[in-house]
Amino acid sequence: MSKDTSLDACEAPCLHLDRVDQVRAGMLTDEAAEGLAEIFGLLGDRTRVRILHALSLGELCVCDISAVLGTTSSAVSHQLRLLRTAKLVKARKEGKNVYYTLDDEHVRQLFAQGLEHVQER
Amino acid sequence: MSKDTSLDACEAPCLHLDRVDQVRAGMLTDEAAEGLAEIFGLLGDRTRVRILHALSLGELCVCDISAVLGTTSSAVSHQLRLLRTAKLVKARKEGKNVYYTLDDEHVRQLFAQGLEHVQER
DNA sequence: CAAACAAGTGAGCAACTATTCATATGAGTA
DNA sequence: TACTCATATGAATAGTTGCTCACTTGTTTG
Repeated sequence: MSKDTSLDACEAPCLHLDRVDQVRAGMLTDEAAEGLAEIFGLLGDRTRVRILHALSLGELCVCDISAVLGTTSSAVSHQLRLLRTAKLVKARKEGKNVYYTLDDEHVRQLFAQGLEHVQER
Repeated sequence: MSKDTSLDACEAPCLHLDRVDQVRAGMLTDEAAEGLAEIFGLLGDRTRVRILHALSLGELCVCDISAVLGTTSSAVSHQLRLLRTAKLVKARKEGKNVYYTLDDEHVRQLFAQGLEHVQER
């Protein structure tokens, strides 16, 4: 049964209806696609990649991170907020400083996987 | 010895010079960071995620893909060009149609890893 | 050859994003 | 209390990006 495949009923100019239906059945849900795009998008920025990689080497405060990257602490802080919101990093306050660490083991693995891809070309 | 850590020599208002130097030593090269950001950035879009996932289920032509996603074939074609340039997908021409397949096993693994992250929250 | 269709592409536009700058908050310190 | 410094944040700006629309290319078919 299943419900109507809407689009292809009225306008089927091309082909492979069987394949299309089959793929549709195994397709990602919207939320899954959105979630994937979100996490990958977060990793898809040079600055954030460097921040995350730096944190993978150990705990650092904002000021350390900006020193490592050679950018302003404001820029770093903005990016850290995104990473914090997405639960990729964790903050710990101590006196005037805020220390950040990775908060997601997946990130480490994604990094390793991604590096393999990059190096192998 | 090592060379001067440039920035912090003149302006070292904050702290943890030891840690900063240590992290700098283990830091990603610029190319590696750029490469990682590039691949993750490509995966960081809802449309491309869906295209790649569809292709992970089997070979499809442009027209099939746009039917699956419910978008124009032009939009799909534009995205496919990016994916082709980055060697993430491979094209095979047959008559009027062009059939695409995944061209990178890493992508499949990254997807799996990413999905784990997404589902686990 | 002409018509039809799949796919690719450039220009233009709207939406998004990363940085900078100015400022705010809040903790340590004189 | 007043000052300094680390961090956070809002607004503005410059750059990027994804889509649409119009058009081109190239292939099949009448």
